[in-house]
Amino acid sequence: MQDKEWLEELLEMGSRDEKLSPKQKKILEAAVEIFSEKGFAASSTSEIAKRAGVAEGTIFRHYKTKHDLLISIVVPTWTKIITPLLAKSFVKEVFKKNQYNQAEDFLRALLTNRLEFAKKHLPILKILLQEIPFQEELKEQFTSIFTEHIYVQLQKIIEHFQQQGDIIDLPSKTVIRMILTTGIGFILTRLFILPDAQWDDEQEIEHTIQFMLYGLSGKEDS
Amino acid sequence: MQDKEWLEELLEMGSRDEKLSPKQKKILEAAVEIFSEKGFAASSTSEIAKRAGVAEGTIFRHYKTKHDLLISIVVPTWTKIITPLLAKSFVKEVFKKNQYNQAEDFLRALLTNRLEFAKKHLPILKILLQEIPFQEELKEQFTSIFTEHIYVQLQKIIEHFQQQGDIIDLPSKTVIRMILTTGIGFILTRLFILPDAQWDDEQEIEHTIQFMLYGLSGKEDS
Amino acid sequence: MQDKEWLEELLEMGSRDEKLSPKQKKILEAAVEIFSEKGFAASSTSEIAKRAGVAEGTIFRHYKTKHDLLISIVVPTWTKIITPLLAKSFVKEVFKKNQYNQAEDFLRALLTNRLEFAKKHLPILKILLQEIPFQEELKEQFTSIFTEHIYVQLQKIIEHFQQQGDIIDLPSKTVIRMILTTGIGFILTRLFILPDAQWDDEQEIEHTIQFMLYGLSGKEDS
Amino acid sequence: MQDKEWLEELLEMGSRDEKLSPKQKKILEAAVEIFSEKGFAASSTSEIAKRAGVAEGTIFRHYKTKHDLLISIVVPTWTKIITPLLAKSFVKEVFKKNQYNQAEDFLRALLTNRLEFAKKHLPILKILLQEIPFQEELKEQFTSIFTEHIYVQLQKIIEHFQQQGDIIDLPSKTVIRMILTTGIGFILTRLFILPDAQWDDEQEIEHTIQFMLYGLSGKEDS
DNA sequence: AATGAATGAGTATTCATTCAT
DNA sequence: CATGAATGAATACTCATTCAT
Repeated sequence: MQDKEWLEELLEMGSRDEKLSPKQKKILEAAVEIFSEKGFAASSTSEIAKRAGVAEGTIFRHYKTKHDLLISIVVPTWTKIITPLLAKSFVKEVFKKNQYNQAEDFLRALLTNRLEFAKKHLPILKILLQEIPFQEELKEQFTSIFTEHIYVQLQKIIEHFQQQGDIIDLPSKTVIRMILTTGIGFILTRLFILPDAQWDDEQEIEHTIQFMLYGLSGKEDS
Repeated sequence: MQDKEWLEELLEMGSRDEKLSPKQKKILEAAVEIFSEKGFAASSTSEIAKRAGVAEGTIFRHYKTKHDLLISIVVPTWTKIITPLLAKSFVKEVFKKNQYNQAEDFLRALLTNRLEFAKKHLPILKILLQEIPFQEELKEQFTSIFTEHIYVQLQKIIEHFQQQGDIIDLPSKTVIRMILTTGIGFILTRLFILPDAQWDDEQEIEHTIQFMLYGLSGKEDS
Repeated sequence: MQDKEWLEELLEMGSRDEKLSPKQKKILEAAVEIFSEKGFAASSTSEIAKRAGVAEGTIFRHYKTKHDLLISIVVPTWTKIITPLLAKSFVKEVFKKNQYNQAEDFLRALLTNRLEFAKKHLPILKILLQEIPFQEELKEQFTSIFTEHIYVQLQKIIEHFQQQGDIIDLPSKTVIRMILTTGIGFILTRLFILPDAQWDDEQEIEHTIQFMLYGLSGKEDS
Repeated sequence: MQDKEWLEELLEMGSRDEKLSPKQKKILEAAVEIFSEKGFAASSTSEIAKRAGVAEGTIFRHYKTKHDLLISIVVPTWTKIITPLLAKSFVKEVFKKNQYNQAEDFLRALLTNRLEFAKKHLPILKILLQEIPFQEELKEQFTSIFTEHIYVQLQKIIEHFQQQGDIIDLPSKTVIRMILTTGIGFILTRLFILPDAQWDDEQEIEHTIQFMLYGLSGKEDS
């Protein structure tokens, strides 16, 4: 069964919160809460200090500016977001030829895993989503993460599936867009847009996978 | 050729900006620019006044509060967003049975039209997107617009296509999600996430439509 | 009965509101209301305009400044306040010698009449009272009215009563202070400090007069 | 001679300004000055900050709002105003029967002491006087202080004097009004209305006491 | 005469940040 | 390390007053 070993790699890797003093932890927690509740610009450091139970000055001992605090929260999240794609055995596994249902398994693993991840890190992801358009720094980080990791990894995988005939021969750029759009669209709808609707996650994931597979199979009722 | 009349209805309806004094127009324009550049909370009324070329007090003669100004910008946009679905002949046309390629035409018309719309109203849509999570008022408006107009209209249409056998028999809720997610995902990627990439809009729209149609056809390579 | 003629003189003299346009009247009424409710400094011209049902600009067509409006309200009141002392027959009458109970009648007439007056002009008097300490102009007007009219008239009368032996031989300055303090103190208590207590005005006036008369008689239990 | 001990109790009790930082003290001093010069509403926090020699923000670190600052100034004054009536030995002493000139001594002590007090706290008393009509909070405090302390204490004393036959048998409510009106009237005239006149305080106090005593003796020249 | 849009200085209050303790 | 008093620039909003219509 070690042929499923790569699935395990999808799990969180080193989520080492490093050595943060308890006060520093409290500050980060409070900041995440408040930033995600009211948005970065509308949050005040004094409120964060109050909720963290520290003095106003303490925040600035650890983070030079409010903007610094935001970055400190958000940056370590990038790695976590793309964790599965960084797993050593991940790509290798996908490339084992002639596996039945390989594309399907891949999508299911990815979607399931990232949904769980998003559930766990909801507030930070909300902050990220909200602030990327306004913080040049984050925008650049996003671009480099996307092009250097997400895009190249997915491209390899997609092209592999295309060679296997699992996926239609569209430009990989387009295929990647479809997959990400559908996957992220599901997660966003599930967690941000209609979190209160009644969801059967397992079933909805299956529908979504089928939608992607059919959509990319390039064959219609003949 | 009047069987394509409904397509024309997709075009903007009355976008009368009502009777705004020139100063008021300047204020709105400046506000839209600045809100979309820095976000609502990070925008200052003094900067808006400066860019609009009016005194700061003038803003508050027309809009009681900064929040009021935001609402005044954003609310009239709701109607414009759902304009096509409100068109009288729109649904009627879709329901004419036995039309070949009907679902495809529907998706193409919708996607093309809403992309054009989004291109024209980029900054306001950005504001809307950014502020819905933080402005209770906007959240409520979104919910009611979605459930009362978008969802019900699309549901009728989807069920019609399902009866015709064009679309697989999944819950209409799920089908609507796929279509919206894919369509909106395309528009967002095109205009917000990677606006600077090289896009062949026409072709990309065709790919997207094929993706949706195959994805919802329920048939795979046989 | 013409020996009581002077009493009638105590009544309002020319309360000619001059020729004020209806809008002007509305403005004055609104200003009096609002100034007395919130104080001059805390009242805004825009609120006055709103309550008067006129445009903001209209106020400034009639009164150069907000301060001007205050003065226009308050100045004509000075004359009304000292009306009784200005009555031609008033002093003459008091000087008719050998009238029994003359001092008592004088005090009763004065007190009754000024209480009625104060009841009728409560809001304006409140404004006057509140603003004298802060408006140099009003302070000066008060001083000149007091020294030129109130003080001199009362002095004559008091000295007359002293010569008749009705009143003790204290400095008239002191006697005037006692009378005014007691009289005004009664009116203020009655109308401003404890307006909601149950008052039997007639009886309370009698007590007050007796208090002044005994107090100034210079005789104690012997 | 400990029979005059209660007189000493009339003196200020604990006027501990608590532990105020020097900046806080400066702020309070400046605020008292400016509020009493121009009135609360017409005073600006920026002017207070300037005169106190602190940054404007510093005011709001110590007092949440401008209104808060007013209250912080004015509230501790209530206790000081009624200090003599709170003195333990005060009432006891008054009640020692058969003392010659007891009522007279009482009035003299009260008047002298409160005049000194008013001289020392002129500006705060001016603020209090001016703002009671506009600050609901102060109005309520005044009412409760008056009914719970001033009125009840004076009533006991007045009724005691009435039983001794020192004072006429009018309703105590009325007697209290006469005494307060005359006393406060004297202090106001002395300090607020004609502060620049030439006053022989000792003599004027004696006249005022005689006026009250005669006025309340209920006996006239027979 | 009357309007009300426009002004810009002024308002109370908040903010991120500094620094002496 | 941590505090919290202090800062002063910035904020949203109000105001008395002007002026073209």
